[in-house]
Amino acid sequence: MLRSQVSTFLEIDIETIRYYESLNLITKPARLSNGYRTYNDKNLEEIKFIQHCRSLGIGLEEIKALKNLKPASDCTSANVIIEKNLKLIEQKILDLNLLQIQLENLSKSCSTKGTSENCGIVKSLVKESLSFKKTLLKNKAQDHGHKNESIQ
Amino acid sequence: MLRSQVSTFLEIDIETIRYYESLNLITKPARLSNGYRTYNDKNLEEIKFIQHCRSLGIGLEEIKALKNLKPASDCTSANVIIEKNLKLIEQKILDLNLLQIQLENLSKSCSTKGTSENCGIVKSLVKESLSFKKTLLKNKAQDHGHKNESIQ
DNA sequence: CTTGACCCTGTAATCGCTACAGGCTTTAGA
DNA sequence: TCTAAAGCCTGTAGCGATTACAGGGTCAAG
Repeated sequence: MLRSQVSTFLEIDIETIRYYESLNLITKPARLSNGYRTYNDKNLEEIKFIQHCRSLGIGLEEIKALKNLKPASDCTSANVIIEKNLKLIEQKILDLNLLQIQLENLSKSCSTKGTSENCGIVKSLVKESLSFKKTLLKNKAQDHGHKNESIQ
Repeated sequence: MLRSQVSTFLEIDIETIRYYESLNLITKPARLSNGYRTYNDKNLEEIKFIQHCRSLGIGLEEIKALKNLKPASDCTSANVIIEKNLKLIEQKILDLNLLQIQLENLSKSCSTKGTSENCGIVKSLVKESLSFKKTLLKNKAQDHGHKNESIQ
């Protein structure tokens, strides 16, 4: 299978495949005499594995760790990774629920028909942050070591 | 107020303030004779406004748009921005709820005591993605124009 | 024999920061 | 008075996970 076929088959961007290869997340595919990559079943499985993990929000370095688990070793590290991602997701859900409420309130505060001078949205945004927003910001600040896992 | 004072007072990283200035999100603070920036009340309000919007998950370009709304103009664009972010958040919550369920299932599938050969986590991860994970990936793919707003 | 579709490599852009290098200024203490 | 530390300045690079683009080679169809 050539790159574009893999891309279509697995619904993955062509460049992403090359990116994974550059990080040694997949074994290097064989090359045809003209230099074109050919992906075999093993390559495809590896890419699918990454897709699966990514769809669970697991980071690429952690995916590499999971992939490199020796079959006979104990699986504590797999547990650690899953638990860590679970906690992150739980926190994100809590944060997003707060954001949702706030944005809904903002949305309600405008009838769409006035000038922005009278607009509840603009007024509210200009007002000082409420206390629980500071809490949110602090949560984000604690996230320093995990830059890829902010609320955004 | 000098940079470090603003940083402490508003609980914002020192460099972030300069970053916002570089994007013209705040008016350029006055300079002392030695070149040091001094932040006045207006500067502080602008930074607070950005913090507030950021805490709601609004992107910097959108914050700029909100900031530039003329007082007398109508506030349709403010509404559009809020509604857009609300929809994004609602979708993210749905996605994260799915991820949570999946990771919980994964977590349950391992007793922590076996080898990774027998580990339910590793086994499940290697298995092919289920259909609703593909749905998730598609949602992400549709996010192309909003790279800062992926699930991560 | 040219056009277009595909492949290759390397590198820059994205977003919202954060960090660092290399240099100036100011303040406090020895 | 000297010096060290803290704070400021600028410009630039790094993060993570892609995506895009420039500049080139290869291949099949018309």
